[in-house]
Amino acid sequence: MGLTKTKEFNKFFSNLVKGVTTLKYSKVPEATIRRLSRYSRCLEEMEQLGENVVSSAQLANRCKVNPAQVRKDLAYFGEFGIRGVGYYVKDLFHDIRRILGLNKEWKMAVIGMGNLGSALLSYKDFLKQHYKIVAAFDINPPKVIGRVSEKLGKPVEVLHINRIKEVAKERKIEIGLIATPPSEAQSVANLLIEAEVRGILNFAPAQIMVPEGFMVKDVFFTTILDNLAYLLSNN
Amino acid sequence: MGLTKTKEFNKFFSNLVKGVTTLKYSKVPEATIRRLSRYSRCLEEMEQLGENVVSSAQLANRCKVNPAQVRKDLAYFGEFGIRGVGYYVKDLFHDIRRILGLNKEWKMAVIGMGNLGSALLSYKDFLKQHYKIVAAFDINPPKVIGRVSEKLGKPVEVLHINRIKEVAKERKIEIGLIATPPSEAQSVANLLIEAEVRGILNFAPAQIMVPEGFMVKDVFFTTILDNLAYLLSNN
DNA sequence: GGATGTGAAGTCGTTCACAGCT
DNA sequence: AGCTGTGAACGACTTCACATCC
Repeated sequence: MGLTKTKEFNKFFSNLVKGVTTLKYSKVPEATIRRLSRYSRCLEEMEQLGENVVSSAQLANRCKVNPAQVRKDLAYFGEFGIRGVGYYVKDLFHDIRRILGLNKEWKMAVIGMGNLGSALLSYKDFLKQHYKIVAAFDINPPKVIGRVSEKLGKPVEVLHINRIKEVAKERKIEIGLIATPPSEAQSVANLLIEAEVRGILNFAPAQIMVPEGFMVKDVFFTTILDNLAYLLSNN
Repeated sequence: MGLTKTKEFNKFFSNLVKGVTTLKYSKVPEATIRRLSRYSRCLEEMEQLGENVVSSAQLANRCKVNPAQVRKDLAYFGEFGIRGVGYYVKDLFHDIRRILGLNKEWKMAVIGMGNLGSALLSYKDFLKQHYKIVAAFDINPPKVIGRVSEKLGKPVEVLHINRIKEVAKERKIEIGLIATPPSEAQSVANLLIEAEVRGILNFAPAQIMVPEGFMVKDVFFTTILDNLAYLLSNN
């Protein structure tokens, strides 16, 4: 299958090209990527506090993980520290951002302008994270025409979903946020696939099927709530 | 620690009392709980389609997991199938709901009435999931007084956060949804802890500390987006 | 016959412990 | 002396394979 191809490719060519983010080992656990995200948030805070150097123990303590875990996570991608010293906060922060693919601005579209979609449109946190919503779609734009995102006073007009393909090309959209009712999720996904929008963040509690090369991540509140309910019931 | 006590209790008394959710083995992986949630969603759909019996292979196929995984997941909690036949859809659905602690209605409060908080207040999906938002709080309620949830026409008045403790007791709130800016997350959590609200679903990208016995689950959009960005950059 | 339930095997991720730098 | 980087040990979760039961 396709995965194997990628795995071997990475293994073989790893560390050949310097200065480009490459894998030192073949497969990176998803948990590692999640933790990198966490490290980067901590490092950003430390940088703002004026801290210069941090040890794996300090960072681990800050992020509630094992110090060896921090070092292992980073080891997937190269060597970033100085033995006997630690890591330079600023450098490590930027290295992790680069590893995560955040050394660019990701252009996103929201599809579905219900309460959730509207909330996403003006979600402040995207601003500093190098994500930007550059388009909004709904099946019934008239009812919401005039609704704008509040960020930076720059309005985002709501367009009809049949314009996804055209607009995605035009605005170089790479990620679609599906905030429709579950019944519409797959057909919206199909439109995104057709428009070659490779990344999908799916808020609709429905399983979405995509071809090889496309990526879906689900954000299901109720699944997480179920988890919480289980823990509360059994502890 | 507290966990061990519970673990041994469950092990010892498992399957003694029929009809009550008990653990057959001591520790259940979190991944199992997440999958149970998924199974339950699939089973609900199957039930609505009039399907009577389902095999682990069918359910696994539907949920994109391994058939043995389905059986193992269920095995943590008892025996639910009939050899040579499969599982009764309706029974299994209800058994899983019971395992997850969803055989009751969980009363929730939203704290923080920005865009996200407002969206949560009218998030339709909670309705059929036995979760109910029964209160909404903000640090500045006047600005939003009159805003109501749209569900069932039943308005939810927005109250000042200093009333959390009082209202939580009164309305038997067990879960708090933190939808404030990250800087306020911990202090809001402290109020919830004081009010003995044991479950927290945290949408603010900040680490929240709680004492033993309290549960926090994070919903960080940007972490999941970071994950997506990484995948898109490396595949 | 056929699907469950489950010990055993396998795989994957985490933690340990220490060699190797600075 | 101190902290990183990493092979090896460990532990946890997943998958296999088959005995068990309807």
